[in-house]
Amino acid sequence: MTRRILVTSALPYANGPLHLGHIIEALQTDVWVRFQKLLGHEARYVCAEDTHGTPVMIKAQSEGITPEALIARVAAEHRADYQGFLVGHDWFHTTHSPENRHFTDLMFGRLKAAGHITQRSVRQAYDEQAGMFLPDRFVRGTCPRCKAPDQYGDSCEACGATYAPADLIDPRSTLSGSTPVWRESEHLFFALGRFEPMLREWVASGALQAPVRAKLAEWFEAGLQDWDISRDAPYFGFEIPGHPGKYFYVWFDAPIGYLGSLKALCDAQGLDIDAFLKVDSDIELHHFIGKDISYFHTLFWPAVLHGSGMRRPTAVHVHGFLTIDGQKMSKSRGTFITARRYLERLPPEALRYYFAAKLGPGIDDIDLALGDFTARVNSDLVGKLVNIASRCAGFVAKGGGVLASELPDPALYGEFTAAAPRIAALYEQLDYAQAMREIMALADRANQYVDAHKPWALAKDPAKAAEVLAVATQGVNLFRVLMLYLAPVLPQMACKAAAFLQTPLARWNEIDAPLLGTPLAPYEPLAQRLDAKIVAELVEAPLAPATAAVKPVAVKPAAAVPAAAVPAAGPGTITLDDFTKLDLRVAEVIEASEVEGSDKLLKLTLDLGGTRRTVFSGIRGSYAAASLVGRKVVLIANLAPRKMRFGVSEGMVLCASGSDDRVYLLSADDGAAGGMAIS
RNA sequence: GGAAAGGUAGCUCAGCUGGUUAGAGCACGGCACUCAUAAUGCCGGGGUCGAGGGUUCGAGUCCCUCCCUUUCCA
Repeated sequence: MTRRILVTSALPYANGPLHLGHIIEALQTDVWVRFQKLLGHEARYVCAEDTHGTPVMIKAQSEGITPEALIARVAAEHRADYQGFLVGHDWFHTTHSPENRHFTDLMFGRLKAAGHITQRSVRQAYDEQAGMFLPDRFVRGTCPRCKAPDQYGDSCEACGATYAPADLIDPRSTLSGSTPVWRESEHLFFALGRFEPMLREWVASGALQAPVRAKLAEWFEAGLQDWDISRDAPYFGFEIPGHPGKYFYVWFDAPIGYLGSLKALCDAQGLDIDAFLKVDSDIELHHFIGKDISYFHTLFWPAVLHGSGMRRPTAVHVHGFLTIDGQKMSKSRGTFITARRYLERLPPEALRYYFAAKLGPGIDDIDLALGDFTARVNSDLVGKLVNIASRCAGFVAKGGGVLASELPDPALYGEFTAAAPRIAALYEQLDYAQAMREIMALADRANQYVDAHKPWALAKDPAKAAEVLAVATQGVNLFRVLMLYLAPVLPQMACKAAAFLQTPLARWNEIDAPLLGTPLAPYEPLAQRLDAKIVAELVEAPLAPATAAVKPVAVKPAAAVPAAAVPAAGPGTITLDDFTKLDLRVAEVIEASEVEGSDKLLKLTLDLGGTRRTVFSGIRGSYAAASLVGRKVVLIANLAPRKMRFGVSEGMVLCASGSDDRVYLLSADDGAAGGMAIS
């Protein structure tokens, strides 16, 4: 029976670039959708740009452009990144669209008509200078409990306390720096509590993973509160019909954006959207999300759908967060890898495979361990999988380029195809990690087969040419099965493999019959090995010691030796290897300026023979900015970039220093040019 | 503060409802092979399964306490 399935992943927000955390979700979703399509099901994957809200409005203001211009630009970047990772959205829309407005108004109207919308006054922080109400995150101040300074208005990162912005000691607006005042304003609320029985029944229907159900139980226990769905002007979003000056809260119209995107898809393809949305729809609706937005997707969203007379989600699949080498990925910690940064350096399928190899059905966090990533991809994809085709192709070519007319070991082939239901079940239940393990175990078996039959030895005897071709044919067929199993994860490689095999890899049951007596195209490498050095470049800036956050960059050369190698007592002896870890370069100073707010730092723009670097250097006490332009200084070019209050410093300029307060810049002699290596 | 998940070989992880000498991949050592992108195959070293109690004929697997990590809290 053909299933009809609508799938979504969370909408990326239009105020910043995609990072690998977005990508892991998109990949989990994309693999599932591709798998469903491979089975022959009618699956559609829609997503959209999440465009509304204060952060977008503020960011656009700060860039001096309209919100529309901002979201158009960011959406284009997001699309390019998704495409770069081979994420096959059937439709990618935007929440700032007529379709989304249609559904937002429609659903609000129905909720209101059914009496699910209430109205009451709310006291909220107001920035008189900026002329607007402030979201909690835009108010900062001292934590009322632990007295930690500079905390967000909703919770304290230091002690974990949660509170209201009004509880903060010495609150300040992050927009203007002024002290907010407290003003009353009428807000609209969605009466979530009324839906508790419906939600309990929905949760019991098996739409959620066990840990998520447990979380829901906790929320039910705490009691469901009304949800504030309105915001005051100025706000970038949809004005609420019948409530001038009030706008829908971004989180109200964001999930509705799924439907807006679906509508655009249906309009384009002539589909009947009601078939998807009617209460008794037999089309499945699957949402893929991160655990941070569970509340919106497991409570508000089903309730809003139900209250609007629409169907509820079939399932909400929650995944964990991504960590990098065990560390939380975040800008402030410097372990932030953007999708773009990855794509500029490495092939998308390497990460697709690695994430698949680590994604299970649970909500545990997924670690991208860079060393493991390199080893795993090189070993599994190149050493095992691709190797099978690579080592057999030559024998087929020499034997005439056409596969043998029968398999020498049909039982082994049968063993491979017999794994199909098991692997399908694993894909279906999102246990990609187990699926990858099973597939790689089969790849081992295929290599063992080739090894046991030694076609290279047989080939020495011209009389055994048929035997050689038979073994190679077996190997190619085993490879074909594996490649089909991996097609949801590695669509590009599957495509190249199909070209090699001269037959499509488009249907799950295509492998029922082996490929016999047909020609092969010349073999071309299907995947390249990863270079550990390039992989290491993914990490932008390792965590600097917290106490050094606002200290100027150190200028003592000795401190530049890799920290781990230096005991507190002193540098000690290092090996040549240690030294060669340093990438020292001649760099020409192009611009130099004083850093406002710092009495020690100069901001230097350096030329390295075509590429530019920005470095903050603590030499203001010894050098005037203007005197530096044109000098050729010595730069540690591979020092991890470091975030400072004033920007990111991408290296360190070497200086000598003694007992006086001065530092003395090192320079290269005349004739040296920016970018030259120093050794 | 409340809650959840996790702590298993150097690294990344499997180990279902408790049951023979705890597994895989990578890394490491040895051997073989040379068709293949220094790829492959075979053999091997390596773990008191976070700590301490308890239940049981028997616990990595159940219970309690503690330690550590991570996450969630509209």
